[in-house]
Amino acid sequence: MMKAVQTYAVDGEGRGKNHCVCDMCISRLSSMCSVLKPNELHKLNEITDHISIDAKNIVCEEGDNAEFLYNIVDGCVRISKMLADGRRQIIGFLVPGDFFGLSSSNGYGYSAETITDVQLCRMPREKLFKKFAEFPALGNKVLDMTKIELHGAQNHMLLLGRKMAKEKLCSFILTMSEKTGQIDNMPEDQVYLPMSRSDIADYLGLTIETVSRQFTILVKDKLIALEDNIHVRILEKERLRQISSGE
Amino acid sequence: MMKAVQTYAVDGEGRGKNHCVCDMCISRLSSMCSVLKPNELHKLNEITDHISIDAKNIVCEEGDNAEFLYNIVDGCVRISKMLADGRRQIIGFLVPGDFFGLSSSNGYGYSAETITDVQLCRMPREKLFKKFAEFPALGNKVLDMTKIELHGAQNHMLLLGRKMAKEKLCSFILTMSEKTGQIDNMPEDQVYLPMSRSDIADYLGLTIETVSRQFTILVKDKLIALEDNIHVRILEKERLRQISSGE
DNA sequence: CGTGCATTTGACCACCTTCAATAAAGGTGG
DNA sequence: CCACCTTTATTGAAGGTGGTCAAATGCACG
Repeated sequence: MMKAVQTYAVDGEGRGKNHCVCDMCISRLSSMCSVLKPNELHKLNEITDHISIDAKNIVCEEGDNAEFLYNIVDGCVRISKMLADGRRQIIGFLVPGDFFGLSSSNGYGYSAETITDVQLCRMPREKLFKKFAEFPALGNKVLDMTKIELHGAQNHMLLLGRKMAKEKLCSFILTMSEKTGQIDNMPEDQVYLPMSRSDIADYLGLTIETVSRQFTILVKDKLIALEDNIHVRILEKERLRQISSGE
Repeated sequence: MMKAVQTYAVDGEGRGKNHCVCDMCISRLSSMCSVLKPNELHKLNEITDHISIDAKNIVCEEGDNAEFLYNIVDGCVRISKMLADGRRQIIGFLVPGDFFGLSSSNGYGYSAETITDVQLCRMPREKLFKKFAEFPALGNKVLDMTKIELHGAQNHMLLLGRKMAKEKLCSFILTMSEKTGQIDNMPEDQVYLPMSRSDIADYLGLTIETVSRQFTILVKDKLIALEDNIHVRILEKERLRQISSGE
């Protein structure tokens, strides 16, 4: 699979010292950068590459030397782990404001692939960590975001270990509803699912057939409506919530 | 369920300023305290209560106001989440050096219960976070430990979503083997499992019957031997590893 | 319009669960 | 110390949820 990396904006050098590409960033307020003052942001930008990658490309692979940390500016990324025989578990769908690449060892703990075209900020891990001393708020923010990610992982363990297929899909639709609500200004009952049925299955610990069947059931029960395979309309939100939480 | 809380050592006050209970702590080097110098450690101890709790008691419940963070000094704690109808997912077994109580919101994200008798250090969350400014290494250490916890959670998502019962149990035995290896000086092939079959089942996303059956199969295949229900001897470590990773 | 891929639908099957009975372990009180 | 009871673990039989295999449908793209 080929990787299309290209700069979509040059670094701060050679531009007026009071402006940089970050000032206009659409994910600025939802990312770790939100805690930085403008001049601090410019300093962080000095160690940052801004890259674009086409849909369906590998950004990094499990085990690779974890050189970079990535902020998602635009688009959707999946992170996943695999067993030796190819079974895959998607451990997260990431949207603008999210980051990935934090590792507890020298290698990445998961692979990251683009689902849509994406724009990323890429910063060398070591250099970023050194900035924590200079900007303590940044380190605290990364800790906060990691805590939120851990919390999400724990909820997902509950889903994978104890929920039925129907409950899993209802949970998923509601989770994605919150995520897309954050990025776009779409009506609240409208959910955007850029990932394939195969991705959803590997996220929920199911097969594509089971995911497809459960979608059909939810539609027949008039809890949701499918505009197409990528756009879902929520018809009975409260009922979805009840099913997803085992009530 | 009653909670037995009692102080097993008094605070630093009223003792020689160059000594405190932490100096002798058996989990000192494996906990977040490991990054603190002796005098820093004494300052952290000023905001810390040292408590003992008997086996099978609740320490905190999901949704409770997350006032405290707990370090485990001795014993084993399980943390878990529940669905409305009582289905339970254990999201971790914690041993000395581990901490719990970090929350991404005001309430705890999970319940914590003691499996064995335990000794805990309890510190007010707010006061601890203020120490991060004074001791940056402490904040960095908490981030490091949270990263490790997240990494473990991601591995467990792979287990819950994609592994078969046999693979789950092999993974579990190996994971517990590493954990008990860290705390005790037992022979490497000896694994200590203080939790019940019910706990193991709720950790692996199975039923107690399936866990029991898989234990029986592993014994018949001579991959492990059961001394009693709590002590397991690993006979074929490499084979266990292969099974657990889907080879 | 045909090719290729993703998704849906159907039939059958297997792993794990559920239900039930038995066995073993642990705790309590006489 | 042992009888009694409760709890926990094991084992067996039956059943169901979701998986596997296969075919059909839909959709994008050249």
